[in-house]
Amino acid sequence: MQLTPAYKTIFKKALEKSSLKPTKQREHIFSLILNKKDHPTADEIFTRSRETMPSISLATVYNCLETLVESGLIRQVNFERESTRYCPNLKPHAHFHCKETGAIYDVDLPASLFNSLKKHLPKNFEPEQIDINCNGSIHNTNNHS
Amino acid sequence: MQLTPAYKTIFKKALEKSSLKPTKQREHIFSLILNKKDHPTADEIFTRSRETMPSISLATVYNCLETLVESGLIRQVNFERESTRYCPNLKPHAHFHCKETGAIYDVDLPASLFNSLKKHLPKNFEPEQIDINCNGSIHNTNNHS
DNA sequence: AATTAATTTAGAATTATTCTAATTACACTT
DNA sequence: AAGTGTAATTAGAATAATTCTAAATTAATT
Repeated sequence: MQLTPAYKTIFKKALEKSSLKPTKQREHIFSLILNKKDHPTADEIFTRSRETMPSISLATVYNCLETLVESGLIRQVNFERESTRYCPNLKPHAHFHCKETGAIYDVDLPASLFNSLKKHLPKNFEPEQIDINCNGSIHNTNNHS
Repeated sequence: MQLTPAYKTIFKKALEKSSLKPTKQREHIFSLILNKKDHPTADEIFTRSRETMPSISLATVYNCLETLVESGLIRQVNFERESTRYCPNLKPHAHFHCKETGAIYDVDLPASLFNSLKKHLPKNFEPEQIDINCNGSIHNTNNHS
């Protein structure tokens, strides 16, 4: 639950750009999301945080997640009206939600796909964020029974 | 608030395929969504429904919306954790959410874009539904002041 | 050390949605 | 036409994720 020096710099710079402070709690939550890339919910992050920072509150977790999203360090992922999940992957990618297990997978996509998408928007539409979310199931191709 | 004969047939067929009944309430809500394509929330649909069907309940609105989605007659649209909105446009398209006004716009996209997206998924991923949601603002290009 | 502003905290409040149990509507049989 | 069974509707309670509020803590600055 420690940030590498490289990430620590990224973390501080991103927060300071918006004149926010790199607090213990914010760093703790950021490192937790970075180190276990499984798209946790706020509540899961709360539970995990308390293992090493027992005094943290749920409101703080929500507050920290909001500031991390605002600073561009993590992204929110929403499927239907399920709890919001958080994702440290900042590369262009889509999310695939398995309706059987509920797991969420990152699917890297070429930037060109996002660019061609943008070309279809009316010229006065300025997208700030583009989310591509797939819902479906995952076959087991290993099974030759 | 009446379905055209063509839509009435589509409506009945879609429900009967899942052995669901084409009830007054379901038809009323479907026609309401079809005739005013502005991505209303369940609560907005509830308010509008009561103008011509004062006895309808909010629970029924939620139930009907669920069956209409299940039958493939309408789609759900979710932005962040805002209320779910409903969309009668079944063509391949994206949604653009204006963060200033909150309005949602349909943006038609070529099927080829969805196909190329599918090609990037691992071969054992079977998407059932693909949502493309953009968040941003809309410039006023008319303004030469 | 005192002052200030930002952050964290606990718990209450909110809100969209779902659940529950009772009632109603409708198709099918007698 | 009355009775039966199943699905749909209804009102209101319950749920759950998130936000809000106000007090306490922290950190930086004078």
